[in-house]
Amino acid sequence: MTTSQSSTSENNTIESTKSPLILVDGSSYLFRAYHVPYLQALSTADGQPTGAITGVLNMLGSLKKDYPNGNIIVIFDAKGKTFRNDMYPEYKANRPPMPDELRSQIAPLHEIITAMGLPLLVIPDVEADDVIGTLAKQADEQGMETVISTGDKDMAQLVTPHVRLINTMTNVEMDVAGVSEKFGVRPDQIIDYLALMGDKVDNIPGVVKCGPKTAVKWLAEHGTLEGVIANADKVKGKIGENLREALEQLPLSYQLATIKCDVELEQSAEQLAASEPDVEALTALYQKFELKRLLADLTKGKTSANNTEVVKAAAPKNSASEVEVIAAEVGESQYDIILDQALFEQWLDKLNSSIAFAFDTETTSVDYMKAELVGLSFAIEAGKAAYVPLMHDYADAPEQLDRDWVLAQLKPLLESTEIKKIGQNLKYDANVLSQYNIEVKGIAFDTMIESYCYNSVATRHNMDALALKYLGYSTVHFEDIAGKGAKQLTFNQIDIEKAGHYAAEDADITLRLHQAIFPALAQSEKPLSVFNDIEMPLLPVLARMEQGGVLIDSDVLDQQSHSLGQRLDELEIEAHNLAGKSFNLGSPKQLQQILFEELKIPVIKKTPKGAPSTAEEVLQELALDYPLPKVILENRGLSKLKSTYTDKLPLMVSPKTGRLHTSYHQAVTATGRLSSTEPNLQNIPIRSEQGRKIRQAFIAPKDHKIVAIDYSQIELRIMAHLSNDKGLVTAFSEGKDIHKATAAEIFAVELDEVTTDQRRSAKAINFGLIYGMSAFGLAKQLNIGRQQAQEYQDKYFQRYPGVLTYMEDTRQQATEQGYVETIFGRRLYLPDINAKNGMRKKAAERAAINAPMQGTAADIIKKAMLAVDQWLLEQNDDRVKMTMQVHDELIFEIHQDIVEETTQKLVALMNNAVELSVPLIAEYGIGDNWDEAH
DNA sequence: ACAGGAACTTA
DNA sequence: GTAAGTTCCTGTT
Repeated sequence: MTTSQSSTSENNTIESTKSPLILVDGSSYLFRAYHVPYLQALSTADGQPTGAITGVLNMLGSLKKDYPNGNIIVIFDAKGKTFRNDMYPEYKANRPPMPDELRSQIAPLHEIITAMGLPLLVIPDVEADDVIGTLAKQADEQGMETVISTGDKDMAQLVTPHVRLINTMTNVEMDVAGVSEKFGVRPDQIIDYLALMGDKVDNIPGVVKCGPKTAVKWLAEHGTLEGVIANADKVKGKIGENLREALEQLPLSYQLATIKCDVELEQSAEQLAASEPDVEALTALYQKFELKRLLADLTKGKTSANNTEVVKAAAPKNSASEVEVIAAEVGESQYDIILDQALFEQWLDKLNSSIAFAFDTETTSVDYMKAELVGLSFAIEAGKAAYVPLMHDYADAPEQLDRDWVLAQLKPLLESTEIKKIGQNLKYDANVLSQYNIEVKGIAFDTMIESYCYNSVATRHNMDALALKYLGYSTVHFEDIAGKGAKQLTFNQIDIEKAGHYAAEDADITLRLHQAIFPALAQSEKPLSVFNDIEMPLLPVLARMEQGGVLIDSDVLDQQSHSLGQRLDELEIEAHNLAGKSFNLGSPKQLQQILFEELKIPVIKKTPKGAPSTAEEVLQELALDYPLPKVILENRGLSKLKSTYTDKLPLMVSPKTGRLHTSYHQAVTATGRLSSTEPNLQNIPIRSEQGRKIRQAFIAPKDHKIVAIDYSQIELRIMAHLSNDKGLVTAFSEGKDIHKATAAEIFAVELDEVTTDQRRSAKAINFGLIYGMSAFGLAKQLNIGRQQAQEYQDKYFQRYPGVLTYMEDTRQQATEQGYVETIFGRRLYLPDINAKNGMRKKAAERAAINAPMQGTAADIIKKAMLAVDQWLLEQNDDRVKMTMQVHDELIFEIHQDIVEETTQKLVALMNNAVELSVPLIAEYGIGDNWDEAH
């Protein structure tokens, strides 16, 4: 995407006095523009995609604006093979074919560029890089200033004192010093650097395991590739072997990475001057491709495609033309730091008369229970934001507005349901403000969740990552202003000027992200409804659960820690005796040494890195024949319990509330599940006897009970619904024990003749099904032969043919459209589904099978939580509280006086959360603690 | 002080 | 065979 100069970016001097030669890497532009998410949806009424065209023209427009006197030449790759393929047939062999949506935009783009009067070069048998290199070299020899606009790092080899690169995305120029800074090598070493590393994408071989760090190190030592090759025998270790193995093909890699600078061109750079645009042809083309804004610019007499319109703060509408506007760049910005009442009131008026605004809180801690408010920032339109510092208290900090007065002024605004709030991870801000007695309402757009619903796996969803991906903008990082490590400052200690810029930028960028992501999300009906109807409404529900916390009995845990400690001491002594020496039981490395080298126990399995594994399953097997593994196993299990749970949980109780407050993360998992951290309440032990005891410390308050309600077999029920397999649907409809029913089918026995062992096998098969099983995996799980496992699997599909069809359909859908979806339309993209690497492809296929089930289950319990929360709000009875969610289970605290009827009501709400073609069954338990309730 | 791997916990 | 998070150790900053 184009970016005009941001007031925040540094050393970005643009030469406008001379007439530099501007070489545009059209193919790199095209590729980038095609992958900009919010451009992908653009098309004409009859379905011709135009997003890449729009993107490239925007970038060109921006370039023209930045270099008004520049002599622009646009270069594209020609179709077909190049001389590099002759040199090396596998060159770029891994590239997937160009998608039709992209291919169909090339010819129109060429036409438009030509009509604009820009020289366009498409030279067969070489790549655009080579043409650019040739022109740049010619210009350089004549001392002409040249700027190459590209996103391709390989071009760094072309940089000289007269030739600079400009990054298509960030608009940052890179000169000789810039290359050295960015890559750690000089421009004349770039080819050596690239050859050593190789290039996965282009299929250029390099030295195995040699990445940027190693390449830079070697080149710093030996100067050139030749130098490195000459000294290859001196390099030690595995990487030295890798280097020596690569010696023969390194010259080829070098050749492939070298941009050819002597392509025969018919015209020189000077001869390729721009001509006047052919307005008539341009008008026709813009009309044909429905490029409305460009058309409007044309009639207004503008010739460029500059995109400097200010985007309104209102929720963007869902239309193609609006989306085009949303492709706005991060441009000029103006940030206010509010220290006086008059300016504050001015902003307050504007906020009060807005229909939506972005805001962000700055605090002393990422832990919402400990955080103290330090300031607030706001943005109503892109580029204009304000920071209200409240509690900066470093020496000679300026006087700030009174916190309580400011919050009193803001309270009605923040609690208004009419004025919509935009934010990044608003649950955090809501939790913090709730400590100041402000209950934020009108929470409509959380950019983190927008990005997550749009594509859960394309990026992480923190603001820095989103700004980079969706705005091509690199934000000020917290560490840049606060430092890191032990010396990190808290926000109140940071200089107000610096803090103000950072904070205001946060609000500004959040607003711009919303303007970029939401329209893209709104292009697809179902993901939008997941956002609007599930995720955003859930946000305040989770906030309430987090703030409510859960009660634990620290004394019980302390006692358990003590007895676990004693047992661990015994085990340690026993282990040392068995080993004949003292060692650290927690160190897999020391354990390997003792087990496999000193005691000469046979190696069963290796870790991915090649070391002999001491994993649980291995020790389990060894424990049959040797005493030490058994001791280690018990030690490991118990020390995990002690360090993670019984020692740690009491320390995490909030002094303010006396309860444990987790964080639920709404934008982490690929499939739509929640995750929980600090502490993770979703992996509290249950399977082992010892582990269960930890649940006894999760207690109800006085006169209350713990009620746990969980969905029974929810994923298999979803499978029944999705596949509509007759046998599976019938089994559930008749309320059968599903594992038993499966066993009866597979082993061809009557239902009441199924043995425990058969049921166990059937259960493993059912689980395998949910996980996209292979016969191999099943064999391992059941400890049977592969053949046998394959027979079970065949039998299963024979008995439940609908399931087989469903799985085949899902794989196909994933392959064709690149994503799978839940019943409610939550999408999971599978970038590896067409991977060349068979392992990755297979893994993606399993994920594709599993995601609709796991994801639908997540959707269902989220809907149940919404229904429960709404009912709780209606009851307005503080004797009932929803405290935890563990994927298919909700946990409540309920006063003993109303526990029975309330539980029945909650079970009903969960059962009726959604309508499936099989019954949805929630089962409950009631007790004084979580163990009893489960 | 931090990053990565191995191991262990859950649904 | 799916999806997560935490702790400890180890080797590198």
